[in-house]
Formats: sequence, structure tokens, C-alpha cells
Amino acid sequence: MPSEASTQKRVTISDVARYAGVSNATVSAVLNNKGTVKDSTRRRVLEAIEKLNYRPSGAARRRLQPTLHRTIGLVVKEVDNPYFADIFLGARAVANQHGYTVLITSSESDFTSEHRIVDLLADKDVDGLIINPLLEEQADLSHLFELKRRNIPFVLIENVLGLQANIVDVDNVAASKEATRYLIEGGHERIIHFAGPRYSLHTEERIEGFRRAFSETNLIFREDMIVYAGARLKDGYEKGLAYFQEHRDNPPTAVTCYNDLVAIGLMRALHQLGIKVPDQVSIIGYDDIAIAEYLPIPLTTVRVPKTEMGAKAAELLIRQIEGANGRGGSDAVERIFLQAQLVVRNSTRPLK
Amino acid sequence: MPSEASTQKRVTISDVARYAGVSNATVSAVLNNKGTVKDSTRRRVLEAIEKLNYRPSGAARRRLQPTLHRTIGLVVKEVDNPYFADIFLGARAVANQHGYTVLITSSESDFTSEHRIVDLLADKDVDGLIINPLLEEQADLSHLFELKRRNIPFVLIENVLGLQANIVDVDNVAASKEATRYLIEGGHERIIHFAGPRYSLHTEERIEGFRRAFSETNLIFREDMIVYAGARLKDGYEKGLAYFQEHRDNPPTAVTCYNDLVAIGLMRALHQLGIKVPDQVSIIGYDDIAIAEYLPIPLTTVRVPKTEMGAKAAELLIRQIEGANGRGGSDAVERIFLQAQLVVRNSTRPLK
DNA sequence: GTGAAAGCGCTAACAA
DNA sequence: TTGTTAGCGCTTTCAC
Repeated sequence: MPSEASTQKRVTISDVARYAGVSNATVSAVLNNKGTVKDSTRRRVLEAIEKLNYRPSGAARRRLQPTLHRTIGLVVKEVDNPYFADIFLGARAVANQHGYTVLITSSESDFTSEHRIVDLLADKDVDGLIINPLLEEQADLSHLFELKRRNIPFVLIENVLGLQANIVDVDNVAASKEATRYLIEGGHERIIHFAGPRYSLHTEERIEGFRRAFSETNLIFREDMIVYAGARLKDGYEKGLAYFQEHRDNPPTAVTCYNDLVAIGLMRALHQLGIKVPDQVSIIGYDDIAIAEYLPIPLTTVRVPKTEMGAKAAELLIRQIEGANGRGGSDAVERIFLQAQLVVRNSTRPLK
Repeated sequence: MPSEASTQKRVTISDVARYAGVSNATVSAVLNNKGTVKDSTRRRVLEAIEKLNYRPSGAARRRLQPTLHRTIGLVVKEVDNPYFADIFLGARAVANQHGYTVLITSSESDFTSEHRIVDLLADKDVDGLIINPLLEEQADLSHLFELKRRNIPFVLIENVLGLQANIVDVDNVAASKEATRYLIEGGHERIIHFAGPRYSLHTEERIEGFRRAFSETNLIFREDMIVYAGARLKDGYEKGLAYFQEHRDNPPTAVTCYNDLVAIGLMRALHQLGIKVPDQVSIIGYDDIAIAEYLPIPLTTVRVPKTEMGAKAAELLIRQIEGANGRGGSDAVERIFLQAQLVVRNSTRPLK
């Protein structure tokens, strides 16, 4: 009943010391398990801690060995996409080798979240960031510029127009084109593309690849070959159901998808509509997530070297973090594009 | 060529100030975009920052508004399991409502990692933790006790024996029993269980449920009904291939799996061996990850309310974080067990 | 516009 | 065994 309702101020080590009738140093000693404290004193301190609900500030404590924990922040767009798990795993492997720990957060396609997250990570003193940025209308890149101002190295794993920054990615236009061309060369003429979410530049790049495949043949590209689906199982399923119902009379013979999740969703829709894959419709995914190979009809897809991307991104980042400390030297931006490759499995078949 | 190779010491605001011939306060003003700095001065400071590659310490800066960013750390065991994505999403929703951000890290089944991660997160001053702990032989719970000592609230999403701690989980024994009983009641007699990894208590709980289902009938449980597989697609696939090849003459008619990933891997193996699901073998998964429903043979599985678990864990945690600050009151440990439920789809069929 | 100085919460000498 | 003190890197008054 004693202790008055203190104002919202933080409880500090001094409060505890005062309450327990000892000095700050003693409390600190208890906190850090130094063996040097008499048992009765220790007990009193512990009691005070409990009583006041004291929580030591890591920030203050850590100051002396700031290098104790090296960390890298990874900012993704959707956690429920296995794509990011692989990126993480690749980054983690390299990071661990160098004594870094990787922290993940997800913007979940929300631009405000992305801003907040990047700020937060910077405030938490991560040593560098790997970011999969959202494509944004308002082009508010302030959080990335802030990073530059604060001199915190970062590498993108999807391009941001109008920003000089390190990037590790795949040539999506080329890969998407290759996938589409594979279909065309197989004799497919009515092909459509289930495109990704609007907030992704990858979406546009993959559409562009699709388009270019056409321009290299005598087939005509038409806008209505692009069907905006999204990035998730559900998106592929729902759009698939809707599209193939609507185009019942004249369905396409092949679909390239934004990613594997969409492809799998689409396959479910087709299955449900009684349309056979690949007999009636060929399907190509993108990413080559682990499960693609595990489906009863293994998915033809574009393999993105996800683990390698994560690893490369981490390498580049760590080089910047550590190199930068040496001299103000290697400030030149690096842009690394890895090779994506079509993996033909059973969800596609040539028409001729 | 001038600037000597400084010893590895951190570059501080004072270094910048000295280099630019101004005071710390001025540098600080520049850093924080106060409008009060003359342009020529600002430029000089910026140059010094660049030159020295100065990176302001977030820790030091943040001290004044420590409450600016509230954060929760989520420690998982394997990022590439969609199970955790859903936990995260549930936690994130609640967290965001309360102004918290959720940071994820993964121990990847490595106990040393778990320790390091928890330490790190504590040092980074997260306000609380949601942890999916590894089951460990040496029972070294020091990192969790450390959390208690530092008064950082945490909630587990898998039990740790011998520790008084908040927990949100599902009754795995009951759920696993229910799944197995469903098979037995359907007339299956030769049933096996593809068990999870050794580092998981869930593994043991699910085995126990399997065992108990038998003890309630006149069927006999035998140790060789338990096949240790793992937690991943690959595990189910490889063990499945091996097991069903070896037991070609006398295969089981049903398998319950540690989780959906293992089940899907197993189905691939069976498919490859020409064994029909569910005609020849019934399969039950666990978790009900999104894709379970999307398979050509939708998976019968135990639905774990993952999103709800994440949400509940976050609620409980935030209550502890904030309640605790009020008085030293609500220190009582809470243990919440949600309901898991069998969802019958097409990968199982009754034998009678 | 800019600098000097105090203070944030904590730990690490060093004395007592 | 415990207390005193200085200092970590930064921001913020408040003079100049």
C-alpha cells in the first residue's frame, strides 16, 4: 500500500538503489551476476527490482561493447511467401559466418509499415539492411534517404526507380521472356499472364518480359492477355476460377504466372473446373519454391536463385559495413544480377 | 592520403565536430535536420560526416524517447514453415493495434542460435518476446532465466518442461489422439506415425496422442509404429520412400504425420511408388497450412488455430508489458490452450 | 547561428 | 563487500 503511483517515468537503476538503500554500482553488480555481493544485500536488491518492476535498459548497458551483437535487418513484403524464407536462409548462412544475426520484419505490403520498420531498425542500430521495397505511387523514399543520411548501408532485392542503391536481383524481364518464349516455341498461341500485385516492380518486369516474347514472334500482344491476380494462393485460385469461367468458350492454352503460389492456386481452380493440366492448359510458375517440385503435377517454373540472392546480398552488405569502416572508400554502388532459369517439369506440354 | 588509419575506435559525433571545426551541438543539429544551421556550416559538417564515415548511434539518440518504438521479438524454429508465418500474422495484427512492431528471428533448430538470439533481442530492448523454444537435452534454460532476471516478459508457444512461464499452445496430445482415433474408427488397423524432429516437444506430445488412441481400443501399440521423419517436405519424402519400399509386403493403411509438410512430402513419395492416396493409404497432416487445401488431393489434417495463437500470444504479452508497468501486480503466469480440430478432406478414407 | 555544459541509464575503475 | 566517480555518444537547454 505504500509506494505512490509514480508518474509514467521509467524506473531506473537509481530508483532501485534508493529503494534498496544501496548504491547504483551494487545494483549493477547484482544485475550482472558478479559474485561480489553479499547474499543479504543481493536479496534486498532483488526485492526492490521486483517491487518496482525495474527493467534495465539494454541500450545503456550495451554502449560499452557496441560491437557485441552485429545485426542485419531483412525487410520483406509478405512473410507467407516461401520465397522470403529462402532469401533469409541464404543471408543467414553468410551473416552467421561473419558473426551477424539476421532480424526479419515484414511490411505486409503496407507502405507505412515499410517506413516505420526501416526507422525502427535504424534506431535499433542494426548494422545494415536488406530490403525488398514496395513499389509506391507517391515515390516517398524518405526512409531510404534517411538511411543514407545516417550512413547505414543497405541493399535492395528489388529495384527502386530513381535511387542510386546497391541491389541484388534477377533479370526478370529476360527470365519472363524466356518462359513465354518456351511456350510460343512449343506451339502455344493463346497465352495469358497472371500478373502480380501492383505494389511490386517485379510485376511490371515480368509483364514486360511476357510482352517482349511476343514482339519477337509474329504473334500479337494484346493488353487483355494480362490478368492482374496477385501474389498468393488465393489470388491465383479466385482469378483462375473467374477467368476460366468467363472464357469458357475460348480459353487460353497456357498461362504464365507471377509466382508459384499463384500458379498453384490457379491449378486448383482448373482442377475444380475439370480442366486438365497440362493436357488442356499449360502452366508456368515463377520462383521455384520448394513445394513446386512436390506437387503431383510438378510445376514448370522459373528458378530464382533465392538462397544465393540472400547470400550475395548479405555479402555485399557486410562488405559495405566493414569496408566502410576502414576508409570512406568503397562507396560505389553495386548492382548484381543473377541468372534465373526455366525449369521444365510436368505442368507444361508443347502443342506441336 | 592524409587521414591516418585510426585505431578501430568508433567514430563519434565529437570526431565529426572536431574535423568540421564546430561543436557537437551543431553536428547534432545537422543530423536532425533542425533548420537552425547556416548553409555553409551544414555543408562542412556533411562533408566531415562523409569523410569520417560517421554513423550516429541509435542507442544514444533514442535514450530520450525510449518509448518511441515498441517492439516484440518473435523467435521461431524454422522460417521455411508456413506455420510460423501465420503465427506472425496473428501476432502482428494485435501488435500493430497496440503500436508495437514484431521482429522475427529464427534459431533454425540450433540451440546456440536460440541463446544468442534471445540475448540479442534483450540487448536491443525489445519490450517482450514470443518464443518457440527448442527442446534441449542439456536443459540449459539460462537465456530464459536471464529474461526473467531482466524482467522482460515473454510467452512461449511450445512448452518448456521445468519452467514457470506464460504459454499459448494447443493440446497436442488430445488433437493427435483425435486424429488417430478417427482412423481407427474408420477401420484402420495398421497405422503408423511419421514423427517430428527430436528437438521439439510437440513431437513427443503428438506421439503420445497417437499412443493413447491405441490404448483406448483393443489394438496394440508398438514402438515400431513411430517413424522419426522430421519437419520438412524433404523429410517426409525421403522417409516415405524408404519406409514404403522396405515395407512393400505389408504396408500400413494409414499414416499420421507430424505436420503438413511431412505429409506432402510423403504423398510425393507414395505417388512416385505408385501407391494411391487415399485408396491404398490414408494420410493425415497437422497444422493445416494454407496449401493443404490447395492440393489436388486436399489434405486431411489437424487444424491448429495459428493466427489466433499468434494473436493470443501477443495479447498476453502486451498485457504483461503494460500491466507490469502499472504496478508490480499481475505477475501470475498464464497458460492458454486453444482447441485444435481435425479437418477431414480427401487424403483419408474409412476402410469400412 | 553556434558553443558550453548538463544529463540520459548504465558499467567499470578505483577507493574505502 | 560496497560506494564514488568518471565516462559512454548523443540531445538539449541556455548563454553568447
